Amino acid sequence: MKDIAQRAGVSESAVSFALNDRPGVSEITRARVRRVAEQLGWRPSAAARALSGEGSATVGLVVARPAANLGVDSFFLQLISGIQEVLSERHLGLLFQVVDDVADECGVYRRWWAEHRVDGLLVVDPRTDDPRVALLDELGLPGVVIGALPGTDTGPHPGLSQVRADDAGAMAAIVDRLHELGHRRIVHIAGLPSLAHTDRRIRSLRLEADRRGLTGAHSVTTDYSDTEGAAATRRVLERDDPPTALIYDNDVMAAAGVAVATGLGVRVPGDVSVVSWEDSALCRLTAPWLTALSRDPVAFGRLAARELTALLDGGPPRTVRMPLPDLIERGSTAPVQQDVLPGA
Amino acid sequence: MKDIAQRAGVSESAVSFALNDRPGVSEITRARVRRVAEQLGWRPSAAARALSGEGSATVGLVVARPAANLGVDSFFLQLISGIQEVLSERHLGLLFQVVDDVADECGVYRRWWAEHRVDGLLVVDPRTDDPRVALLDELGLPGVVIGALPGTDTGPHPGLSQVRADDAGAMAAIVDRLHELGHRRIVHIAGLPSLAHTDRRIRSLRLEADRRGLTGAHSVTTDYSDTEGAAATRRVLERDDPPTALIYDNDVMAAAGVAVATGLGVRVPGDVSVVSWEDSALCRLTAPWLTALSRDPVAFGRLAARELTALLDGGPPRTVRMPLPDLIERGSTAPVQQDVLPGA
DNA sequence: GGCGCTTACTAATGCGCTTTAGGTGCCTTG
DNA sequence: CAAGGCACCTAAAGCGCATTAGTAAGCGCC
Repeated sequence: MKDIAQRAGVSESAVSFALNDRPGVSEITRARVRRVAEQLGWRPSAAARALSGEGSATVGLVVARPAANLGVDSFFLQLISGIQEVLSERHLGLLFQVVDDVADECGVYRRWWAEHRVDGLLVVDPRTDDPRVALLDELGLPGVVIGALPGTDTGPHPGLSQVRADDAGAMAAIVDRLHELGHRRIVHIAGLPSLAHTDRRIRSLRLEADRRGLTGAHSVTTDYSDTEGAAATRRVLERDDPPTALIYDNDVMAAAGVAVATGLGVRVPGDVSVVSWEDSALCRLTAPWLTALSRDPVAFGRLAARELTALLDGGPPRTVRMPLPDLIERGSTAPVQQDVLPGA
Repeated sequence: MKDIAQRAGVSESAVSFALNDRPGVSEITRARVRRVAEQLGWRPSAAARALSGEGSATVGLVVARPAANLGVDSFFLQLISGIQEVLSERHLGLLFQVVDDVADECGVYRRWWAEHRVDGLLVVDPRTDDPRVALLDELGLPGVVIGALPGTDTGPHPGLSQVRADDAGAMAAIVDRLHELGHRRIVHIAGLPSLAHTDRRIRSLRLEADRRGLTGAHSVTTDYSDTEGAAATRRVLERDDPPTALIYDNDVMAAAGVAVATGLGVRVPGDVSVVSWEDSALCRLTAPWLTALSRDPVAFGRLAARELTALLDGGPPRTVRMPLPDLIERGSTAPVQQDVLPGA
């Protein structure tokens, strides 16, 4: 900046005003300074900016999952990709960290805050009774929760924005469709019970089932892995009164479930219909192709990042909703076959 | 720090010395200062540290892939997970960005450098004739290349460390095994031709084939997607002289390939053996399960991060090698059936 | 007892930027 | 014509740390 000031024949302060669109310099001087800065390829030092109170121009994202569990679904990288689209427009950096559990995550938040490393946070995988929201309150860091916090249906949490996926609505739509196809015994192979959206899906299923008098409908929880998905599938299919439709909370479990069913001689979709709560290449690698709920993780990320930038600009916390995902019907769902009695 | 100085009854400089293990304070004072700092939960401001010449305590990682293509494989998140393990020990942050192409990636490098945002870089997906290495030279940023740069078999590139996966050796091992099983016509469904490791695998296959007089062996390139993997599979299987073994550069394409083969009435492994160059849950979701090369992306990431920290500590650039991955033999490979003549 | 030497500390400077408090010249206004 | 106001600019302080130069005290030594 000293260089620029010298070459443009003005003071350093004038340069600062000019480059930050602050009043205090004439348009002609501003233009001249801008030209010189560009010529020199000047970029503000992030450190110096941060030090003089401007914030670090960085937002943080930490995902708490054991390494093995990570990367089973393609959701995250796509989410991040969407986030980046928005952040890079504003030249905001993304500080990223993966840790083992939420306690570690809280530690990272504290450290980042103490070191003034981030201006805001993107919080993923909200949980039932999540310690992170109290922490963000305490630290006073702006944040947007990706996926809705429990118990906030009535209004936004103070200080936090939320980007809600309508899990309840999506579950209702799936049950609706399955009911229409004649299915009455529906089992939901859910993900981690500690996650808030798992809870919401389970509750929504129960609600929809009650409304229609579907006594057999219920959920079982897993850790999202193909292993547990397969095990759960086997358990429910081997019962006396097996379900005619299965809803899986991700694509990996759905594919594993189809494999298990086929192995047991249970035909898909002849004997059991299968719905995957996630669409990916995997859903077109099974036989038959999987009917899937097609969310748009990239758009999800974009929306979340946009809410965060709004918050950083001093906007009020808001709650925005993702549009209801489409149910892409492929070969794994069909009308229930009522003429055939199940073998003992 | 002022607070600490006051409460410990010393000057700010003494505090700085004490907390950074610099000489100039007595052990007893050092201990006292440490205690006070801990009590206050003090953490150095990253900005201030960076500004006074200490570096930003952050390393950068950018992945250049279109959003759609991203997340088809689980490799990245696991790699990052390994990287984090090492970085977080040293309290180094990871600045992460995804962009569309290498040109953008270079832009990001320039910006990060100009803004003093990172102390070093992790460079992934090295390419044949990669513009990034010249740029890093120019900027003088320490970096470690994950996967080997072409043309550097003789020695390390000045300024850059490398973590090499032995693609040539792995390909040789696969061909070895397939040859042992009687396979002579082998086709390699490769990934993006611009990536250096694709090139190395292709060259290694040709070499191994030449050595054994396997005239039918060759590679075709794709974009790693299930779509192109399926299309390539269909093309080669419909030829007059179809291969008896297929090597796929990732799990998604291998699974897609199996689906295509089955659809064409080509049995796996009866008519064609299949090997996936990547092991994941997906490899156990097909029928039969896929024989796969089992790399360890987490260890890969750990190693790369360790090299980078060594570089940041002033160590010399080095080239380290990952151990040769194991070939996990599952149901998709079998001895070639010589008694059955293929139908026209 | 004054010299050099070491040890343990303090004062002061600077990193690159933003911001506040001036300062100058010119135009308006009563 | 002096007082006030405005547009444009400069000087200087400060953000939180590392570092260099400087200071005071203790000690052995001839």
